[in-house]
Amino acid sequence: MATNKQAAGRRYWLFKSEPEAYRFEQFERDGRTFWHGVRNYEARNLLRDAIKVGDGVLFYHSNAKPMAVVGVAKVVKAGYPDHTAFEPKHAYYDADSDPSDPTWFMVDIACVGPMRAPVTREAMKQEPALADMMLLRAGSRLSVQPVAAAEWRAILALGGQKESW
DNA sequence: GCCAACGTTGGC
DNA sequence: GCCAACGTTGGC
Repeated sequence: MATNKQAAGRRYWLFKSEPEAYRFEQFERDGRTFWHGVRNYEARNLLRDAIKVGDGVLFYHSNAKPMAVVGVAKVVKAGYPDHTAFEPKHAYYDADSDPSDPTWFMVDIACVGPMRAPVTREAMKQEPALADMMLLRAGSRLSVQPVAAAEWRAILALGGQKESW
């Protein structure tokens, strides 16, 4: 059904960040960032293969008080090698990642804006439309994960945001 | 601070 | 290639 005026194929994602490592307020000041340091193969595959320019990103604070989706971003550069893996002094250095055949990838995202009200994990657990959301499943640790279109809409609604930007 | 889930490592 | 040990994530 082509009733949605949004570009076909646009997808949605959720990126986790611990506020102590990189919080949304800093991202707002930066305006744009490269989402580096992901060292998990499943997440890597998404960054390298699936996440495209124009996709929507929910910015989630994990290990935080409160845990919440705090803002929205959009993808402005699709997957390319994570150069921090090549820098020996970098915390995310990986000696096994060969620059001619990189192991790790990243994307660039630009800040769209904060949620009018953060959408807390508690609130998400109360929302029937999010009952199957990956984030809320026990043991779910993936730091870059897909979000269904209906989940995206539900979360933006909870956050007092319009669907478009 | 605890600990379940789960990914990774390394001995065999 | 199996799998036990280990380390990390991240909610509680």
